Amino acid sequence: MGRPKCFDRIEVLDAAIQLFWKKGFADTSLSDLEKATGVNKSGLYSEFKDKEDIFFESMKHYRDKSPAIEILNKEPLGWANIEALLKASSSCKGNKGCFFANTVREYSIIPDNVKLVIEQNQKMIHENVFKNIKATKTKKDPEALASMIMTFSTGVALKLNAVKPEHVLEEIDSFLELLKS
Amino acid sequence: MGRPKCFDRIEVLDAAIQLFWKKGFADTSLSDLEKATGVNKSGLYSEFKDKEDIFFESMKHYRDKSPAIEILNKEPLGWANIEALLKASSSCKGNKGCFFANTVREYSIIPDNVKLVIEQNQKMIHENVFKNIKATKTKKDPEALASMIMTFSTGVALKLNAVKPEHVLEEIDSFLELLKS
DNA sequence: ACGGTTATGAACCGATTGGTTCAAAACTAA
DNA sequence: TTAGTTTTGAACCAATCGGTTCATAACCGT
Repeated sequence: MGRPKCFDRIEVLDAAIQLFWKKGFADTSLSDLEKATGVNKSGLYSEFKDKEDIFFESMKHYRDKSPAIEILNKEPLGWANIEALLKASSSCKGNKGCFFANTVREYSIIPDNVKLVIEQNQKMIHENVFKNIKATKTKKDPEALASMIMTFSTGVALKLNAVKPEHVLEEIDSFLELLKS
Repeated sequence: MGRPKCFDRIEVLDAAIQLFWKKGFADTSLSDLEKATGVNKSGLYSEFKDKEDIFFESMKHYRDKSPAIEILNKEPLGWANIEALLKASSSCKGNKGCFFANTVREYSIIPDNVKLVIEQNQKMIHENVFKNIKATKTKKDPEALASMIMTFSTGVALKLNAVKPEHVLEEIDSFLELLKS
């Protein structure tokens, strides 16, 4: 069966996510990837087609292990889930903001299949947010609220690149209060 | 007095802004800059120190010609100005979102002086938003509202990278309605 | 028209980019 | 032990990166 490979695909993707998250697609080099994953170029290129493919697979892996959908499906549906969602992104390991949100900045240079992953994920989260809002039986328009929450969440994610998480938490509270009022 | 230069600094900065805006700092090359500005490398390097300096000067120029402060100081102060601010960014020439907001994504790789320009500008806009909110005599906490508006505005700016402006306008209206209620 | 001055374009630089090649190493099944 | 298979690391590739050098072109005041 030949020589067994000495790296784990998932571990490589986890390391790649950290890098792309911090530096973006354009500023992450193959050499960076080698250092961060501990896998040589020939190893990476045996597992992935090219740099874009590593990026693409990283996005999918990030999406698959994202807790967002899980958070939003916790019973009972309602404001508590929305709050959990908004606060989850502001305390995500050592990372700043949200990988997807950060990547939107690079929309003009990232490959189409990556855009698709982001859009589909965004849409799915939106629908689940919507579900939770409807469950609150608020008098306001649930669709409008859901869109607003998505936009605010993006803003929070981006803000986290520059600002300490503590300050953002208060802001989330004020926002939720406004939504519920 | 020697040979006069055949390019205009301001025009060069305007062209550079477009480029950096669309592609970011890392993915904009000197060769891109040459093509977009029509100025040779030796011309660019006689006017600016290096690539970072071109980026830095572009940010300052963008800040100086931004209509945000003007919009927020129009009498009478109030919601109308906030609305104008939020809607201004979603109809900005051919560009997507806001140059500053997009650049925050690259926070981990951009030079410190550029970060400073962004932070100071953000702070200044925040203060002016605050002023306008206080003028509305709303019962809610003006400071909290101002922060929320800044975050929402960032979210809108980022969303514009991926989404058509029309859809965003409705969202701004819903958000303002919520703020005023 | 001329001498001094400045900007220009093109050639050039070493370093790094994403990507390939390939002989040798490391394993498995027989 | 050996034949066959697969991974590995290092050398290598052309292209591009940000940046420099410099002879020449283009202009000015006189």
